[in-house]
Amino acid sequence: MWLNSTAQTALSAVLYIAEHGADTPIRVDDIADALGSPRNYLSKTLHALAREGVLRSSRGPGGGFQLVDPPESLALARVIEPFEPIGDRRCLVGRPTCADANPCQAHHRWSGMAAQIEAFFNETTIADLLVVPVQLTRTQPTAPTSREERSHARAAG
Amino acid sequence: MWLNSTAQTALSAVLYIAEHGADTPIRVDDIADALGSPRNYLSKTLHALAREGVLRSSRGPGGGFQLVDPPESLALARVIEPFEPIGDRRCLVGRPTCADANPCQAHHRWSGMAAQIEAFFNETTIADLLVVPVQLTRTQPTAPTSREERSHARAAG
DNA sequence: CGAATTTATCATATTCTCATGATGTTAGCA
DNA sequence: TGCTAACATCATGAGAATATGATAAATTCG
Repeated sequence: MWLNSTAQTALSAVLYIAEHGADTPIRVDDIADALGSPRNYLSKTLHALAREGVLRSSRGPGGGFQLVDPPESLALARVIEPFEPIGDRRCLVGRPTCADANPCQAHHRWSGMAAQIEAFFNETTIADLLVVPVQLTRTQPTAPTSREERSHARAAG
Repeated sequence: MWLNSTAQTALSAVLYIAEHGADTPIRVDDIADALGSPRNYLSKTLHALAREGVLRSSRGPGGGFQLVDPPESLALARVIEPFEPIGDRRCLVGRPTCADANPCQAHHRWSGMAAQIEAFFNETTIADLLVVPVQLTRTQPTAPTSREERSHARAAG
């Protein structure tokens, strides 16, 4: 997979918190139930995000996890990076040092793609993923989404 | 990593064979030495590529591995797919069923990027990676590479 | 045939990721 | 203080990916 399962869970959990935790902290148990992920492992994962300053945790009754920054300011990269380092992916054949000056054979073909992927994770925010997708049901002639196409329009197909 | 280590090794090995195996088969030992990968595991990996019709193996003196098709006809996807299924990567959060009609939250933002990545692996060939990169040394004012920019030009940065 | 060469495969480690269950720690509240 | 809610952490284990060493099977060539 593009993201290992821990990174996928982290991203899903942050999305869940962003959606449900506007005012109050969200408990690990609720997230675990919603995502179907193991409680303790999820706790560990969220704790790692707290260490990174992405989440804030509080214990005791009424405790749980909250976003530190608003979803608009939270790039996917910050959520994913602790579990799936994005910078390690610049070389297709895994060479530790692979740069323009000392390239592997795939470097010149791959580096552009790698840069695009990196940009996707750096520029897409949690808020971008919260936008409810336009339904195909057509039961409601919903008002035009006016402006909603931002910079990554080309990255959405 | 974008590719697991087995897929990386497979790609490197196929590149090695394409570079050195114009007329004669290449032995596993030579490839293992060149790549610094374990001999038996590499043997198993190459055998899998032989099953897929990417390589042809022959035993006994003078034996080894050869490409079945010319490098121009060998897409990276065919080399990678047996070890790192590319189609499994269309959903960023790993949902088994994630499509336009039943999207995860990230789907609309991610699907375009996923399609580009998939296209990269399907359209880039082993031959594309064999082109010796223009050296930065400038010791020789090498003749212009005339035409060498094909369709993936935008994917190389 | 018989020896040498080379891939194929099997049994077994090793390492890493992911998961589980038990227990510790902190916070709120009566 | 004592109870309960909630996160934190530890010890352990299962399973997959990766690696190793030994052996089998096929091929060439004298």
